[in-house]
Amino acid sequence: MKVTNRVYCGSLREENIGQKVTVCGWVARNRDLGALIFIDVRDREGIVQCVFDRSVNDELAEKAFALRAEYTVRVTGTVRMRSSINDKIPTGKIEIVAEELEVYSVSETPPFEILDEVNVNDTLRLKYRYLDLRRPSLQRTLAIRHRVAKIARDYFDENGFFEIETPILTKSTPEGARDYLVPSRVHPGKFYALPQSPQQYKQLLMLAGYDRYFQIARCFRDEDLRYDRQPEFTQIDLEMSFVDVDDVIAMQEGFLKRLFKDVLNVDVQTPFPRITYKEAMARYGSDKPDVRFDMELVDLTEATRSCGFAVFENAGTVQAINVKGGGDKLSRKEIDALGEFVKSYKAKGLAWLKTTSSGEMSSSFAKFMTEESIEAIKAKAQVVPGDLLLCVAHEDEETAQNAVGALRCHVAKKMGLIPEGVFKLLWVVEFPMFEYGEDDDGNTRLYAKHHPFTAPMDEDIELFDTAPEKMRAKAYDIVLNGTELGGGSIRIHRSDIQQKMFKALGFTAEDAMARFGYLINAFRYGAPPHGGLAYGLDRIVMHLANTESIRDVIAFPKVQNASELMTDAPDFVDDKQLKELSIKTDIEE
RNA sequence: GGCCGAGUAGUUCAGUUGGUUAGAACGCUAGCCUGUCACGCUAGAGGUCGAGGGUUCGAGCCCCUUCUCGGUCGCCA
Repeated sequence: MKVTNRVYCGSLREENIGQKVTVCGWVARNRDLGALIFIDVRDREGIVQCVFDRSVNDELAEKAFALRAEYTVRVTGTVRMRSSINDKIPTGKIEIVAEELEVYSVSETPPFEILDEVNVNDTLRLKYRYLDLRRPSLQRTLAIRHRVAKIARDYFDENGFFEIETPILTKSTPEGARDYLVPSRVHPGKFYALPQSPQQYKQLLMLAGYDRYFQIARCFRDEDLRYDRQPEFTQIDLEMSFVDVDDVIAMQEGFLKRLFKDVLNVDVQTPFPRITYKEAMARYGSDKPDVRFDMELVDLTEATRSCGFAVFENAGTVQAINVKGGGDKLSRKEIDALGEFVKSYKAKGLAWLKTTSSGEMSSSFAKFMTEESIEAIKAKAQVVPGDLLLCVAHEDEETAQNAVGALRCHVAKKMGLIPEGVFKLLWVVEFPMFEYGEDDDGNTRLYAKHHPFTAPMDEDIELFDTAPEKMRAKAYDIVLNGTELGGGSIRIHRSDIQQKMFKALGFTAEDAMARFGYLINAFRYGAPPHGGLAYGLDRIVMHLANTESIRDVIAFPKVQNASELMTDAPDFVDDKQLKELSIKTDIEE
């Protein structure tokens, strides 16, 4: 049997008046006035009011009287103008005069009401995710997610990209995030790894001559979760051959411009500003700066070189922000809390100088200094009465910048300096090739900041042998409002440079072959210059839908300990399954 | 792994210095009501105060342990 003339509840408008329609959905609310019963029916697109009149059809009204929240129903009837308009909802001018009512299924009272405005504990929401997903806000968000994927497919198709799938069962790679492993039944003791990204496969596709590739790719990283990070997430992944940095960037600006226009009807100006990594750290204390507000970092290292305050004088660097008006607005107690805040970013403490419009001044360090030194600091940071100067001294410049950068965002949020509805896109370019890190034995060595296939800037290649730590990469991140939306690089396509790269990372030729042999071999057969980028699809949707958590843009997300509350995954498996996989676990029951 | 926060009715929360029978709102159940739209009115049901232990004449409240969830740092090539 066919349900004829079915329309979406939320799609009905004045122009449908007089039409006989059928809507199918869930009972959102019932308002029983005695002889008159109103039922709001909800589906994916919204709600519509259905009216049952006892004086017209008592039998039908009696059926409506029995309806409860979340019953699944079909209502057939005629659309008419309401006698009193509800201008709060899109369907508020019309209603359906019910002629038929079919109850497909009844519902127990749900554990929470299916309303956007009802605030419910996340644990409960996720346990009953199928009910949570009925909420209009989540339905809207997943609709936006669909739009983003659709626009990506359209745009990259129009620009000659092929969508090509790459394996989910792959080989574990050293460095980078922890892998999720999948045991092999037919190779006892061996494991597949789930991909952290399709990086090597897409490079191989470039070698194979598919010179423009993209994929909406699921990626897996076994690391701790954050509000914007899930263990499995989705990338819009792409790669292009015969390109350099500007080609990739121009292609992305076209995509992002389209995305903002089609989803939000927002015009973003291209080309986006570009800022080098070094400048981003110096001005904003972050490699993903939020430039919706100012409060740039002030380098007080020189101004405090002989100020008399040992903490400043003996530090390698003194970084500060001048919080305009902060001296008037923030109390001593609040400033102390900021001190605790920066300590979590490895700062040893927070030095401060507070002024008020009425001319008072207090400070954690002024008593150690001469009047001239204080004035020099105030001049450098352009402190005027009412301002609050916050300083971090540290032996390492990046650590100080990072702490003050985090403080900058924290204070801006606290003081309401961040404008709503503004989208500031920018490129951060010229990332360092390497960073120092500790290996498993606690020894310091160079690690690739991006990944070991990232090409160095042409003018820095000669530094491989002399000062690799100073090398800059052809790597770029696209940043929106302080979030890294995506990142990529031009890759190394010359084997001599690749070998220098491995050498700098401390890999022997044998190590490199064991780990990346298939890629190194492939590069022997004619490699095109190539590069690409991957977006975090989830993060893009977070911004477009203006949600606070990545969980709100994923249909079935995981919680902080990487479990899924609805299914209780991960879970123990039968001994039989383990035996087939030749696996013995070593845990206390 | 470290640090911070939360856990009381189906839900969101309040609960004073440790003191009578643990409250409110929404939801739920029943009744009344013809223009509601977060309908209204009346009545009612609903609690292992996350769990375990301790202090006390007496614990929702204090102490210890533990579990769960969130945030954050480390981590995330």
